[in-house]
Amino acid sequence: MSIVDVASVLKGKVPTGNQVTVRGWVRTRRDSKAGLSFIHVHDGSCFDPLQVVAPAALANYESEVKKLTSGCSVVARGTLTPSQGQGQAVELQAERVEVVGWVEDPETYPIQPKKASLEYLREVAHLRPRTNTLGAIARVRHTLSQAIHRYFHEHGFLWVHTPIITASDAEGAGEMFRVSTLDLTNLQGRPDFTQDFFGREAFLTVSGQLNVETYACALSKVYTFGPTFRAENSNTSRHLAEFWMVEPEIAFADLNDNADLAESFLKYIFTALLNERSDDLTFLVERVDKEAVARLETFVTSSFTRMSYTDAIAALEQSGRTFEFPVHWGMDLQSEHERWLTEEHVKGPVVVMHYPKGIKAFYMRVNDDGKTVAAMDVLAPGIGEIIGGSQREERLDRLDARMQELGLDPQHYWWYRDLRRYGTVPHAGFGLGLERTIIYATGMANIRDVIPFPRMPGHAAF
RNA sequence: UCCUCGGUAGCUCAAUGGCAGAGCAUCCGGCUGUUAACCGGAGGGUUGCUGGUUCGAGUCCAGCCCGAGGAGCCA
Repeated sequence: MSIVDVASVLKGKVPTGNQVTVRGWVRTRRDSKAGLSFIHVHDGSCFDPLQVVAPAALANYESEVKKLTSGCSVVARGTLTPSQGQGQAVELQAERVEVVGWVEDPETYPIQPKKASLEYLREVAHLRPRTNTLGAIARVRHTLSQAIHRYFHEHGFLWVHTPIITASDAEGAGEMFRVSTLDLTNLQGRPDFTQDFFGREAFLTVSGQLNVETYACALSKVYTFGPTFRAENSNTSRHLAEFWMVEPEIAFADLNDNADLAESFLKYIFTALLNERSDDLTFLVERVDKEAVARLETFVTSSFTRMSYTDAIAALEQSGRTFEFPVHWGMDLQSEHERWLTEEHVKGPVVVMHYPKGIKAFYMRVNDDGKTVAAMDVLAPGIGEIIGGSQREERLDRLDARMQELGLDPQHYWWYRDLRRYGTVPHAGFGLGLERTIIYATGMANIRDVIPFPRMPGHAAF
């Protein structure tokens, strides 16, 4: 009597005729007066549930089986047989159905087998993974995460665990959450951070990049993949205060190598998703976004469009469009501009490269023209920036000049500067937002529905 | 943070300033190797909160709370 998961059964890995036990949660129950009930049992191992056929002869049929409602947990034991009905190849002819946990008030059970809004489901985030949509998203998220690690591992990258807590006080990537053990409820005057846990101000990381550069400048090909925190007061369908970011960093590489890596990497993880999660993608195409699979298939078979920022500005100027924010060289691209580029001009993802240095971070390598830096953004239709990256400034004099221009204190970056003093090397990298990648792959509209427990301004319940 | 829209049964949604409703869910009954089954019946409401206008407010007004879309910031 082996315990099996639903995925193994439905994939045909378990021969019919076998005695098996499945464990999971009831989706629906339908009774037949012929003397049996059909119970759809779901265990999360795949999209589809397994149909358990419970005959009236079961000892607890009247007392328990006929009282099962959506959400009850059960252990069903029986014989796997070819299905006598339409709609599924195999089913479990139950010889025993044990109710492990009842739903205490079926009428108010928050997850009912019917259409519920995603907004409502956010209010019951502890139960929403039991739904088709959030279950599918969880499996997609897992598959993409595994593919990310697999890609890097297969390509000789080392996974570096950069710190979550950082004392770098001006990484320039956004507002930071403070980490402190000072007694905030009894503060007298200004806090004395020399008395704080780390003896100085400390924060949650907004990027592992600066740290991971140190390992790239020793181990050549590295990446980080972990949680990232931004205390921005941004309230949109594309922003979270806590999200997961992938940041590869490669030595002896320039911006083109970086863009090549981004393209190869994204194609790999999307191919893996298409190959490994077709059940969930089929559902998402039916219920969330008709274009999701076609978009992924196009993505993995076509080349990225690459254009310089200067050419992008020229295209926008010649578009004949009137934008709310007028287009001129030197400006940062606004959402409306990114939308036009990706959704109308290119009709797909586009890599915009070599931005004006005035709108980019201090560590990006200054180009020979003195006006632009070797930065790149991968823009995707409907989402905007999915990847932001650059070739790093490896020349100490240029780096110092940039920090001075931006009013940064080089002493705060002494270890970052050391990389340029000792065996400096051209290197590059980028950051990919995991949740934005999931949005692109699935067509989900709101980033809060592709992470289990979203954190955003005013919201950290669960 | 700014702009716009919204909040009615467990869920999804109706209701010209005039008796607060439907579908699904739940419970009861019927029917069927059923497929988010189907048919009949029943229960289920502080219309987000507070105040105001009115003979009368789910509906109009003000403030607040919550949600969504867009913008900014970014991944």
